[in-house]
Amino acid sequence: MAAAESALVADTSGAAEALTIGEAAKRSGVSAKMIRHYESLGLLPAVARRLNGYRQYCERDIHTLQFIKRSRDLGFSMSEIAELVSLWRNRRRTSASVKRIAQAHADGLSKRIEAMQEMRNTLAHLIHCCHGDQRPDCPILEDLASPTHANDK
Amino acid sequence: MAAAESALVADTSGAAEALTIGEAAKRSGVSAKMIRHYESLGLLPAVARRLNGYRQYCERDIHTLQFIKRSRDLGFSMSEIAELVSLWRNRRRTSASVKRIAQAHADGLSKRIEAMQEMRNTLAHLIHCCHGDQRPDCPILEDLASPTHANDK
DNA sequence: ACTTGACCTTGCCATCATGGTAAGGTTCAG
DNA sequence: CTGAACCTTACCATGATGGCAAGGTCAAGT
Repeated sequence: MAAAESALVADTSGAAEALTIGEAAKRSGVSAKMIRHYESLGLLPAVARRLNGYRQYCERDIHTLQFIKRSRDLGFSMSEIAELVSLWRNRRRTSASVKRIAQAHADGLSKRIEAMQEMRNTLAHLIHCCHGDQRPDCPILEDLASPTHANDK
Repeated sequence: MAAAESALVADTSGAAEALTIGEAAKRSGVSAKMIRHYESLGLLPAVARRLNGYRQYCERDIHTLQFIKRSRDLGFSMSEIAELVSLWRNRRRTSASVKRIAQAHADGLSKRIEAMQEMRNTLAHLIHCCHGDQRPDCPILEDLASPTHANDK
């Protein structure tokens, strides 16, 4: 009887529901490990379980996981994603609130990109100036050792 | 006698040596916390101590800390910095070995920058398409919820 | 001499998203 | 009945940094 229940608990539709966490991972592109983690963060609402304790995922859950995956791929933090998921579920949301989050994230990205570009440009210059041969003289080390860098920041 | 030693241990030159960690922090721009951390990583060679246990820094140490600070500002990782400091100290280094590290780091930066630019561009497009008003319809959420994103990566 | 405030010491915890590993239970196929 | 392949929980690690706590030290003011 335990075997019977574990095989088919999807009481309702005849569609392919009730996926295990491994199947959900493959379908969503999110690792099982991360799925559990997201659950602990409260990103996935209902934590349906079978009688044996196995987590159970329906199409809606997979969709949520794909939403999270896409959001991560766009660089949103977990707390931002929590907000986005919440707005996504809320029919009375305003697009302004979504846009605000996205804009803030894009601005953060721009700042980080600029900072990294400045590093890269400085490095490119130093690398260009360095012979890269067997001799010890090196403008890169000279720059790093030079105490005359603006204490900006 | 204990008071006398703590005030002036700089036995040699009359110059202002023997700085405390707080003074070293101000001079180098590295926090005291991080100075201790770098020491635990082996980036600072001798860990001179006074009799009371206080760390003691000479000009050479300050210079090393400034070197580390500059390297961090250019985005080098701690393990890369460990290599750079080692090369800096080594008179028989080759500029090629320094250049190799810098080039690898610059390449890593470029990759990360590209990835972030792609995120930002995608976001910019979505943000541009979003009205950002009181209505719930939102192309940003629609994108995130769309299951049709190439499972690339 | 005693207090006070500013410093120093060590050590532990938290961040953020993710991976790894260990120890144990379940299921399914041979 | 056994073994592979899954599932469960729980803990540790990453990398660079900050924060906090509990205690020692020093210098200056009362």
